[in-house]
Amino acid sequence: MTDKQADNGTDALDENKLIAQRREKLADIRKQRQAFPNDFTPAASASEVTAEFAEQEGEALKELAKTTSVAGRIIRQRGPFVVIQDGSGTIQLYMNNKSFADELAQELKGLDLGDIIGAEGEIFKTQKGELTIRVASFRLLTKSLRPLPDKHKGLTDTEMRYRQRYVDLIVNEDSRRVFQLRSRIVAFIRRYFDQLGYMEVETPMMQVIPGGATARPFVTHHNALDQDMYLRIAPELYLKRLVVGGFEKVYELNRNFRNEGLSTRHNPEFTMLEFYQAYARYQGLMDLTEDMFRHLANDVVGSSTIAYQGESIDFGQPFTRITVQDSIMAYCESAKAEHFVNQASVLALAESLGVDVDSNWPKGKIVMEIFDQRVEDKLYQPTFVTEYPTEVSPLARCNEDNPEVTDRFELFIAGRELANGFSELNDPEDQAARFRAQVEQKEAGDNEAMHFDADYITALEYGMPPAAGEGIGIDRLVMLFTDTASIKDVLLFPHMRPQHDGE
RNA sequence: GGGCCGUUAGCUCAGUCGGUAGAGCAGUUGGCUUUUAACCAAUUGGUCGUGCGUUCGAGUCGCACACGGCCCA
Repeated sequence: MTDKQADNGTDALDENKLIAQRREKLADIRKQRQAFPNDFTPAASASEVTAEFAEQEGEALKELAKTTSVAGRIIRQRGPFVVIQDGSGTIQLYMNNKSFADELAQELKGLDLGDIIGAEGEIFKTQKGELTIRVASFRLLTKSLRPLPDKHKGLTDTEMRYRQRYVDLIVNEDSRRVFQLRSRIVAFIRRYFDQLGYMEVETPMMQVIPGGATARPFVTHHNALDQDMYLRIAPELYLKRLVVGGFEKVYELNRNFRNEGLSTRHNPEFTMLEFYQAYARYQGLMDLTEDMFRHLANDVVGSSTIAYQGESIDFGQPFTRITVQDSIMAYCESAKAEHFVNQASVLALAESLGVDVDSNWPKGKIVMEIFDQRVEDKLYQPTFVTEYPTEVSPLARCNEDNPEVTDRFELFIAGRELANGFSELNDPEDQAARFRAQVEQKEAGDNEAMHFDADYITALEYGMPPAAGEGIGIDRLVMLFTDTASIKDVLLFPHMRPQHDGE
C-alpha cells in the first residue's frame, strides 16, 4: 500500500473531484442515518427473478402483480431505468422520481453508478419486453466513493485489471466467467479423485528441506525456532511418506512456490494437483489422465473438443504416446537413432541442430535440452511423452529394460507441459544414491538441484509399496479450458511489482 | 537478463512539423420519464508515468529510471 493510498480519507485535497463529490454525499448520509445498513435481505437474486418470470407475457405478469426484492450494484442507468448487478447477473429496475415521495426522489437523485442498493417492487415487462421491477421503495446499502470505469469499454488496461481485480470483476463479465470456470474445474477435479477413492490431504507448505522438484525455493524464517524454512516447491516427498504410512490413494490440490522469473506461464505461487496411488504404474496414470481430461472437457466446456487461442484441441481421440527419443526424431529430420548412443553423439546432434548446450552436461540433460527447444512447443494435440532420462528424473523408477531412462511421462497440450508422472522409485538405496548425485550437482553450482532428505530415505526404508504419482499444473490447465493466453488471466491476484508514487 | 511497444481527465482514447491540452463516456445543473451505448440543453474536470537535458518554447526531441504488455533467453 502506498503512502498516498494510506492517506485517503484524511487528505481529501489529494483526491479527484469525483471522489470528493461522493464523499460529500456520504457525509450527508451519515448525518441522517446509519450509512452502511446491513439489515436488508433480498428475497431473490437477479437470475432467480429472470428464471421465474422472463418467459411470462406482460399481461400475465400484470395479473400476477408479483412483488419481490433484490439487491445489487448499480451498473447502468437510462433515464428512469436502473440496472443492478448481483452475484447471479443483472436485473432492470424502473425508478421514476415522479412516482416517489419527496424523500425517495431526493435519495434517487443522489445515487451514483457503483452504489449498492436494495429495492422492492412489482415485476412487470416494459413496452420493449424487458423484465423489470417497478420500484416502490429502495435503500442505499453501500455508497460507492470511486467512479466505475467506462460503461461501454469497461476496464481494458491490463495492468489495472490485475492490480485492481475487484474493479475488473465488477465491470468485465469475461473475467468473472474465467474465475467461475476455474472454480468449477477445481471442483470437478476434487470430485473426480474423490469418486476414485482418493483421500485429499494437506502437507506442509513450510519445509525445512524443500524437495520433490528441481527449482529454487523461497526462504523464510521461523523466529521462535530461529530457523530458516522454505516455502515448498512441491508436496511430493510428503505425499509419498503418506503412501508409506498406508494411505494408498492420496491427492493434494494446493499452492506451491518457486523462486523464478515471471512470465505469461510462470507466477511465483501456483496451484498444482499431485496424486499418488499404491500398486499403480505410470501407464495406468496416463489412462487416468486421459480419461480425466476428456471428462473435464465435456463437463466444463460441454464438448470433447475445445478452442484454444484460435486452435482446436481434441480430447476425444486417444492421446498420442511417444518416447522422448522418438519425438526428437519425429520433429528433427536429421536426428537418427545412432545419435542417442552416448554423450558425444548426443552433443554432436545438439550442435548440428543449433541447440545451445554445455559440452560438460550429461547425456540426458542434453537430450532434454534438444526436446525443450525443438519439440515441446510443437506438441499441440494432447501428447504423452515417455522414457525420460534418469539423470533428470531423480525420484522416478528406472525402466527395467533400459536403466538410462525412467518409467516416466509428461503430458503436453498446446505446446506446454501440463502434467508429469511416473512410477515411483521405492528402492531406498537407489533413492539415496540419486540424492547424493543431486547434492554433488548442487555443490557444483546448480542451485536448482535437490537436497538430501534423510527422513524421506528413512521412510522408504520402512517400505513404500510400489506406486505411481503425478502432478498436474492447475493454472495452465485452467488457461487451456478458459482460452486465456497468460497465467495472470487465471490468477485472481497475480504477483505484480509494487507501483511507486514518484515522490 | 535482452529487444520492441505502451504510460495524456475517474474510464476509453485522439493529439499533425516542437508553438495556449482535445473527444466520447462518467460527473454537475436543468429538462424529459416504458429506456436499451436512452435522449435534449448547458457545464466542470489535466503534475501529459518520474527525473534530467536540448530549445525562446517540450505531451511531442534526447538520456536515465519506474511500471506494464508482447517476443526472446
